[in-house]
Amino acid sequence: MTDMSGSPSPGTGVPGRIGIGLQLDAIHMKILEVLRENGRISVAALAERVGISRASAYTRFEALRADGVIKRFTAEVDHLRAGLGITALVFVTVRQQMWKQFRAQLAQMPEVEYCAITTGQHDAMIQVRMADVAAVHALVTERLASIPAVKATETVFILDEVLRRPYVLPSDRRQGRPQHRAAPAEPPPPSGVPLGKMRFTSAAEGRASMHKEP
Amino acid sequence: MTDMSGSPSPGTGVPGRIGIGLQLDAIHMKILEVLRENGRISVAALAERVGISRASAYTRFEALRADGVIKRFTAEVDHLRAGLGITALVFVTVRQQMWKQFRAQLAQMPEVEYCAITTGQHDAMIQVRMADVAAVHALVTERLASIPAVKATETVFILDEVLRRPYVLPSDRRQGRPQHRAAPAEPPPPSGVPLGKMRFTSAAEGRASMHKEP
DNA sequence: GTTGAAATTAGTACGAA
DNA sequence: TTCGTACTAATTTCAAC
Repeated sequence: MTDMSGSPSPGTGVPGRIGIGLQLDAIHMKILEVLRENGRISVAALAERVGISRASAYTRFEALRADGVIKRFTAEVDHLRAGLGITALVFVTVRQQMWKQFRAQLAQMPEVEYCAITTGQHDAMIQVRMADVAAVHALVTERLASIPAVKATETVFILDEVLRRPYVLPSDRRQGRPQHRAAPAEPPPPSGVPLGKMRFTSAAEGRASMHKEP
Repeated sequence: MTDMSGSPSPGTGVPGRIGIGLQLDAIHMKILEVLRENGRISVAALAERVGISRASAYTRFEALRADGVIKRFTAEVDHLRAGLGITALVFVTVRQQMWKQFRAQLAQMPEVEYCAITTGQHDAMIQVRMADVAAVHALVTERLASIPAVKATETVFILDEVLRRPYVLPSDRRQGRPQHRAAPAEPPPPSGVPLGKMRFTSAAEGRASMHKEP
């Protein structure tokens, strides 16, 4: 299993220095940018693209790996060609105090590609890849529903995956449309946070009501 | 942008032979399995782990790449350490006949890591990574809401990412709990499909119809 | 953090089974 | 096709600056 359990830790608004890891500078970010596009690039080529020496590239590369900033390298596969053409999202309501069991069961389900615990109407969202719609149905009704920790599910199908980026970096902010934080010295808003029009339903809020925005 | 537009194509229930690509055998799958765990493994080591010669490994590796089964290699990064500690899901209702515009706008938003068009209550789900909650709020209210194609949004936060697998393979099915399709010859149910208790709300519901952009 | 040379390894191109 | 081998090119390591 790929346990990503870690502190959800609210953003500090201080990119580049989080927790007790190593401090990421602009060159580290540049390395990550290159590695996201091409995870198999040689360190020598990486050094050239980033503008540092080979040795430095090795040092930084290894540091990023050892520090856990880079968790792993992987190949992105075309699910359809690999035989799993159907993708679905299953929103799950989990019985209180049964999270541990829920997690344990998920680890036993290899067809689950992603699982996140969320706020809002449901407690968790899982993404599954299957060969056909019937298989999704079987998974949800037979395997998920049989987990005691699962109180209810709601399934939607993915009709098309418009885009998937390997991961997002803070530096991405500078691309695309002008951002309201283009100036380098503008202080980030306090983390008290305005929730404005956002529908931020607490996960605990006994999912009695769900109102969609007009 | 990373356009993944491709036929959503309902599952045919015929793993290993989809579309006009190359036919994937057990060794191909094994290669994919290794590459998913370690995208930077050398072809020589790959050959050894899979049990074929180095030359064959090169041939198959190249074929998988050229055929598009392997779309790309990438590094998996710890978002928190990279400075983006907050992840949110934004469910979007899109105005009819404005899908093209919606897609175009998304391409301009680098902080969007994933976007899928779904059935159900909403039309699309996007996943974003930001430094803090305020940034998510700004993104949703200022940038998403200003897109004409966006009719409504609903945001939930991800409290914890329980698991993420690089991708799922049909062979994963054999692991974990016993599957109702363990026998090799059991014919898959017809693709007409039982939808049983599943909450399969049509995407068209309440919205006339949805036409996907080619 | 950089350079440069040595040792190792990767990638390619054959012929043979 | 796949395998084995040899040849060439590139990469990684390690040294000194």
